[in-house]
Amino acid sequence: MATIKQTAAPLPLNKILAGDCIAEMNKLPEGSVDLIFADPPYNLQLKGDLHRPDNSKVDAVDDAWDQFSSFAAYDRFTRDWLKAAHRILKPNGAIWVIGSYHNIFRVGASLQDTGFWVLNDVVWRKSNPMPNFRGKRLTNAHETMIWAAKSEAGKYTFNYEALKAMNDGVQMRSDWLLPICTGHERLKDENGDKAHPTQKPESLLHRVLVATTNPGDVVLDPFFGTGTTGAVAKRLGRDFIGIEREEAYRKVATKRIDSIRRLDKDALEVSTSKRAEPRVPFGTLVERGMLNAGDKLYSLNGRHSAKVRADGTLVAHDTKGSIHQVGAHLEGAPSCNGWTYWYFKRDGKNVPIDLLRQQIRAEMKH
Amino acid sequence: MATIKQTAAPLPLNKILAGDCIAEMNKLPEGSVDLIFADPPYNLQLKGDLHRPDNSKVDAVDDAWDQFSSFAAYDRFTRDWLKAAHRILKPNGAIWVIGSYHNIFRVGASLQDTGFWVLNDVVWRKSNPMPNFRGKRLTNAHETMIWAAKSEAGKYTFNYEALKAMNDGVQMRSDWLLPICTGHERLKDENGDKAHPTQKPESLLHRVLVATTNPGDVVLDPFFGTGTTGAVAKRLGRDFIGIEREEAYRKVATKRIDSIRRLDKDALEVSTSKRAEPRVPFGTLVERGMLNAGDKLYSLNGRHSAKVRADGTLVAHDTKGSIHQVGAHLEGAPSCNGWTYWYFKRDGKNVPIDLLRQQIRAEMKH
DNA sequence: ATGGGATTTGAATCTCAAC
DNA sequence: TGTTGAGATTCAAATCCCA
Repeated sequence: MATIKQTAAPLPLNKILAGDCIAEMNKLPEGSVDLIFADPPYNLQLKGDLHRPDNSKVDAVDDAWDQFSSFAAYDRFTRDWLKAAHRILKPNGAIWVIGSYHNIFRVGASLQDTGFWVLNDVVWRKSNPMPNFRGKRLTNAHETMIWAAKSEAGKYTFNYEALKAMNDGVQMRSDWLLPICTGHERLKDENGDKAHPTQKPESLLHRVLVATTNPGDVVLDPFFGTGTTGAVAKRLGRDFIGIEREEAYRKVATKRIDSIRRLDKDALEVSTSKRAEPRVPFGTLVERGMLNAGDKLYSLNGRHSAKVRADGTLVAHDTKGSIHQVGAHLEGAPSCNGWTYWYFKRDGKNVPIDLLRQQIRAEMKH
Repeated sequence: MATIKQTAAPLPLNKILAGDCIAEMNKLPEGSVDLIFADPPYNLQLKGDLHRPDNSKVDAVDDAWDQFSSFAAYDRFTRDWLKAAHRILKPNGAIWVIGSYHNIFRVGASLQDTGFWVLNDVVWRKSNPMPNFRGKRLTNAHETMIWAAKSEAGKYTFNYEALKAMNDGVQMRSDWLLPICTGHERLKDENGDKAHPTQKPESLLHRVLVATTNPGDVVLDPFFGTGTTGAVAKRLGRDFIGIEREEAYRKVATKRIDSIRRLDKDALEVSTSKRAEPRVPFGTLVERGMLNAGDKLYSLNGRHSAKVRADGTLVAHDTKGSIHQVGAHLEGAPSCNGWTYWYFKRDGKNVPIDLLRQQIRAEMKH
């Protein structure tokens, strides 16, 4: 076991450390980091080339850093970096690790063996995954993230209300639907090729950091790559520490993060407070007479209708409750944003009830 | 290691075996089962329902300080039953295991260590999960299933077209949205309480069995519970073997399965891929005079043409060979499906040569 | 500028029977 | 056991191209 150097130096905040993540983490003081986000190598075991049905070749992940000789070798690597990560976390700190079926079971078991306490596994559902071209398996349409506290006793950070607000007022679930990283967000090298084979979308890190850190927290990423964690941390007013072995990735990440603007304090408060916009109860519309008890509302798809009641709830033929609850029930869906689901008739036309909410919000700004 | 009894007795099909799953699996002949579906216990507190293969009881460990040895005991249990499961699977057999973040990482790692080859991890997204009442974590809205072949070389069953058909014509993804088991489907005991704490919905097993078995296959469930696997297997014309220790569960399952009706043969037929269709050599079309030597074929994109030769090969201006080879050469592609690439003229219109193959296949069915 | 159609691309353990 | 060759196989989104 390597000796761990303890330094009295201040944390290297908002810097990218060059080197092996285990060695670099071991240089940092014990209990100094609030959150770790880690996107370790997945240990893919690809055999030959893969072509699409149109005969184009898939640009596979064939980088040396993703190669391990065996599961045992991968497990050793995993346990070593997790142990180093565990040491530098504050007692109330937490970790996120992302992976696929190739590695996530080994990572999860090692996490538990290292003493981490799993809080949730979160499924990143890709809205636009790569299909299965040969029709031999299911489309690999998700990746798994594990969220774990440093220990069972850790009082981890969880901004429940912020996430609920981000989710139209209902509890955030463990499955998150987000697109993969493409377009302008996807960093390119000087040849116009992708700068990194597995760049994660900023939206994913945004949700992770809003959920489990506060402004001013220190977020460390031991597999920094092109710096998505650093970019989002900076924008959200968190401090970051990146560790990356490859100079090419460090270079791209540095340039990327330099161009990010830190959100000002107001914006940060808004993004983490209950709602970006002031909450308007549906009942307010009834109180104000914009809608009246007994009025009929119609669903977006025209298949359902409901009647407004005096207390701001709805009643349909076999159910009653909030605009969201009734919509969800009628659609057989887990949740429903009633504001965009329900319409009322005005001059024979369908008008979304959200229009009335917008009128109220506009008034509130005066 | 316990000695494995080999019996010449026929498989105990469509029966529920009473006893420990490891002991019972060890009584079955090697390589005799097509699919295993397993919903193992995951109470890491080991409150008395974990047993070693020799039926000795694993010491209950619930002290927080001994959490690691508890994981170790669970790993032993997992490896033992997975090893027994591996032995009884046919070479082309496969396994499904379902779990949550409490146990699925350990199960997944043990699967890989046992020699199983992971094909997909599948997320069961619950449309109606239990909310997180205390607002301290994300709503635990999914469970994870791992689908794995007996070995990397195994030619596992996957009814790609059937699943695609079930999914409105686009290939099935790795995230499945299904409601939890409630209502009439949820079995009750004589007191009206739920008969089993974790009864799985039949819809989940339906999709699993349609996807990865064929009618007549043998499906084994080592943690049978109230027999969802058996009920769906029977309805879908598969044979099942259940193993269950608890008499109360066996009783409920027996009654349940007795009341299930097997679907008739027509209802069991699913869409199949072209791969399953009989092979028709291109030369057959020439032999039969559907095309003649000297006829001209035109490419899909209209850029190329070739002449049919008497032996069922094609010749273009600088190449000759099979319909596939010539197509690939002309397109500069690594491969080409000649059946969909080449067209011939009939009454001035372009007709794909695949139409002729379909005629021959239709005749072959008579 | 705008819109419609063609092209490109993404963490992938991606064929199989016959010889 | 390995090699050969027939032939089966893709979805959502961003971008590019051209009218």
